[in-house]
Amino acid sequence: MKKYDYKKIEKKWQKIWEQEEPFKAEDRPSSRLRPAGQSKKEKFYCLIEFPYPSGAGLHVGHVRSQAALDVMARKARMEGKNVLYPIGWDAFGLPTENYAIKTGIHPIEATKQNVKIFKKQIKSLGISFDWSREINTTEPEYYKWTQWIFLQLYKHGLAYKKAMPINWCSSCKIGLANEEVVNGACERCGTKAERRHIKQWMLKITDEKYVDRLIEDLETVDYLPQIKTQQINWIGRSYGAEIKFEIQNSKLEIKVYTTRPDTIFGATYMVLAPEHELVETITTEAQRAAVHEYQEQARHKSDLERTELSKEKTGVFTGAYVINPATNKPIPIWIADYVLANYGTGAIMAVPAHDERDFEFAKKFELPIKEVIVKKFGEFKPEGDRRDAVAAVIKREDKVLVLYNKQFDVYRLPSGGYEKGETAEETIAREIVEETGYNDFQILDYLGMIESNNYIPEKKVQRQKFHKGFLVSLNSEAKTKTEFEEHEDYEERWYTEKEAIEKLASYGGGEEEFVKRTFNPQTKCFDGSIGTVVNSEFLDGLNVEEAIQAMNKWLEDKGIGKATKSYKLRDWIFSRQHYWGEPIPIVFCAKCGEVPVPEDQLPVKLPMVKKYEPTDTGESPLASIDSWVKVECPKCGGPARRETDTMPNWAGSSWYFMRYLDPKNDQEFASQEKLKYWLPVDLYNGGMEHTTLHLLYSRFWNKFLYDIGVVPVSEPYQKRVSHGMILAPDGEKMSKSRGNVINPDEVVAEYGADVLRTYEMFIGPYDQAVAWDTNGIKGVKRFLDKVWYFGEEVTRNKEVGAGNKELGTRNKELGTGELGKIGSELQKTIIKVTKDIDLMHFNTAVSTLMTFMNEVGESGCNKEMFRTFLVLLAPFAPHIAEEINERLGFDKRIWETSWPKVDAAKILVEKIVLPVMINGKVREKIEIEPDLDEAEIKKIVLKSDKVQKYLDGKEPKKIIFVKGKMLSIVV
RNA sequence: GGGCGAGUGGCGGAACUGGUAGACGCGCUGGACUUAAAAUCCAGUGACCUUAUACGUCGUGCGGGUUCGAUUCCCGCCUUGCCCACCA
Repeated sequence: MKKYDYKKIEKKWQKIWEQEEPFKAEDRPSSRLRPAGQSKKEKFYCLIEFPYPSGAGLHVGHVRSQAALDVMARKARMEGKNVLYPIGWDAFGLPTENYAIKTGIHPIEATKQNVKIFKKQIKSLGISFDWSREINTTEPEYYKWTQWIFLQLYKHGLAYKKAMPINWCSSCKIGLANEEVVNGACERCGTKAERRHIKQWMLKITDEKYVDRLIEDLETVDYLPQIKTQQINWIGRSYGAEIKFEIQNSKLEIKVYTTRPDTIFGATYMVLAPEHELVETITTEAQRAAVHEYQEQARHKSDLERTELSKEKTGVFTGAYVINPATNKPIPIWIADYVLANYGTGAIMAVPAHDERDFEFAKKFELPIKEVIVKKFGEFKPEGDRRDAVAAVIKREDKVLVLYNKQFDVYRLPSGGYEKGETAEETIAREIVEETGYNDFQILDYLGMIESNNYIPEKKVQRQKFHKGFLVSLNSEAKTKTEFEEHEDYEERWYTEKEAIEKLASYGGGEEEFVKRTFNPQTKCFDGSIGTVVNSEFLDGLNVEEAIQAMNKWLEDKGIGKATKSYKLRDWIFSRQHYWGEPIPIVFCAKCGEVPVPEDQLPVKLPMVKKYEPTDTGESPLASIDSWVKVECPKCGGPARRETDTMPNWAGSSWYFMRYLDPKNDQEFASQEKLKYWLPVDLYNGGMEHTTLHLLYSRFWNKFLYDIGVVPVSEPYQKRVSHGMILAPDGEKMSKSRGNVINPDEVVAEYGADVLRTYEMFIGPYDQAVAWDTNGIKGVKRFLDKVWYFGEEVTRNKEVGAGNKELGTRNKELGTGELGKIGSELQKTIIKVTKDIDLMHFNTAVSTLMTFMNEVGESGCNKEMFRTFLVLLAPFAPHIAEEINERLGFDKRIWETSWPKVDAAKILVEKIVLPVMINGKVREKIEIEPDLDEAEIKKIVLKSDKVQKYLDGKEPKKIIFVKGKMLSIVV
């Protein structure tokens, strides 16, 4: 018997695929391929994120997603779809530029080499890409259109230049991208990153025309739910109001953004971000030095430090005041770095009574705290030492367990008598107030169950009915049940409920601690409808919801504010001071200002340079090439200079999926006809880490192109899925420095591409992170060896199943034919594999194929059936499947074969083993004919000795029969 | 602190809509073949009880609930992963 020589076989088929190009997508399916009278082929555009051709070569993670979509693509083709599965190179980027700086090899050259390596590696895997559509973002024919799209954005006012704070390394003299800042320091030299303001190109992704649609249109697409929520959270829309505050003794005003305009009467001071533009103007002479010092400190803090030091609030008084428009009273203006310059308006009205951060700040700087929201029942005034207070009350039937504890926490149960429209929480609160007059407490937690053995040491009554209850804290120290339980020294005592309530009622109070106690950092009184407005004139008595409405109306009527929205999403910084990126097609003319390069002069090609290091000024290396920078102004012909910034690598990847449709077109980025046929992408796979950047950016570009009428769909990707990471065998991320990288080339060399592909599909759930298992791959190798082995047998004997012990076929009598047991198993395998691939449950699809092979080992099978199996296997292991198919003597290639259809008639209806449950436990398994009806089955079951034994002469109370599943008897 | 997930044998993981938990693979144990090893093939493999079988008991992070029946549904808790994080 010939050994399975995967090296030879895989090379052979890869060559055939290269020559015959069976995976080429048809732009318009030819009528030749269409059976007469049938509609044209359905298109299926499946896409992986095109790789960045790094020097490190292909990663096993690349293989996972490429192989997965290859399975989808190959199956879809066999189902008669016109499949587009393209590949290209996202080749602009920093690593290549750094490599060029180090070695002097031109990025174009380095990219070429890397692409060559990647291509060879990918081809060795036998992925069914349509190589005729290969693209590369660094080729002028490609980036011409990236620049063209930029110009359209510019013309529509969505690209603008603005001074932005960037991370700056004073040693390398270069602006750092966020990804180049590691722990607040420059990735290369370790110097602490500083903030610097540099004029940058920005794309207006937050434009009102787009930002809401980026949220709302998610409803029209089929993305994994986590992807949708992550995008929504990233955009971070909130509804609030913008309110103008007039500066005392001045005509200037400061706008603040708040989500809680209803708390304006509680705004006792204002805080500006240190970078706020009005700080300089309003600061009084007396405060100027202190303010400057604070600003200077803030400037040198990296984002990281600013958040790290967040425990302790810092800030400085400016000496100025604004008038609170609601109270007409002056309130001081402070600056503090807990207010961010680039969110909202960079200024807040501080309401210390109801915002944790404001509260902290007010405490530290002794600013007034004015409460404007109270909880309906809360006005407790505690006094004295309450160390011996009741900690918990647990009700069981008519008894109440009272726990004593230092912390004054209480378990409280509703005693019934809900009032109309009341929540359970409100009922508890009302009851406590009514019954005890004890009204400073907070309900920490709703408890489904409050009684358990933990609280009943005697364990006298274990299986009681349990009550629902609430954890009520009479003191804010314990905020959760766990904290409560962890308190030492609580005593337990049993009381009647009445006694317990009396006990509670015996604690009095004073007024002093009022504000501190009513402020609840946990709920902040900010969660909607919890409180009632007080101390707020015309808002008094309203609940939060109503107060917001009323306040918004009042603001608008008075003309001092309006309801508005705010977003966490910021505009997209689109400039990079690097060489290896698309030049931004703008020139600066002394006379005409910013002038876009005329479209017919595109592409603006990257000039050849010798040095790639950034310049001392922080400009792109392009700035030092006079011959390239100096141009004539396209408008007036006068002297002008080119923009020397380049685009980030998100640019080329924002639209590449369209270029695949028409990669050679030099008139348009893609023809309308082709765009209309192929878009949207039906299935798009990519890493979760791209959810908030690449995926959002490209949706934005697509929407823009849709709006200007050059793209036919408003959402580019119909379905988005994500693969989990492949971790090293040690469970850590694979990295060069750890030395735990698995190289796909080595796996291919040792086991073959089919084994690698199938193993990666089998390794675990596709969307989950899994660790590479060097042993696990052996199992897949054994499986494919077995397939080969049986394939050889079938070739020789036409049928496996001669009772050959060596082959493992023993049960000849089971029948090797289509209508026998194995035929039935094959049908079940078709059903399961088809469904699993559709759901991208590749691991269970492979296990089903394995099970079938085991079954063939038991029962044997004939040639036709073996071929059907090969078709099911082919998406995973295409080379071996084609080879065996050819050896079996079939003329048709597997890729020319239709995906198998299920023939339900061939599924054997076997005897069913019916489990019989008695009192919830499986006690007997009875073999029955499948077509028996319920009454007959019951009769048979009750006759069984075992069942009789369990019945023990008693009559069954109840018999539940679930057809085809089980029979359950209750005695 | 916020958002989204996840917890099942020695390990990776299966399990439809609540219906025999542990498919498939790894590993391990025993056997066959071999001078031997590797490879391959056969058998076994959740824990406990038992000489063994049978009977039985326990078992899907923990504590409860609903149900004839819960990995699945409900309540609470714990642990853990990822992303975001002073967002007013």
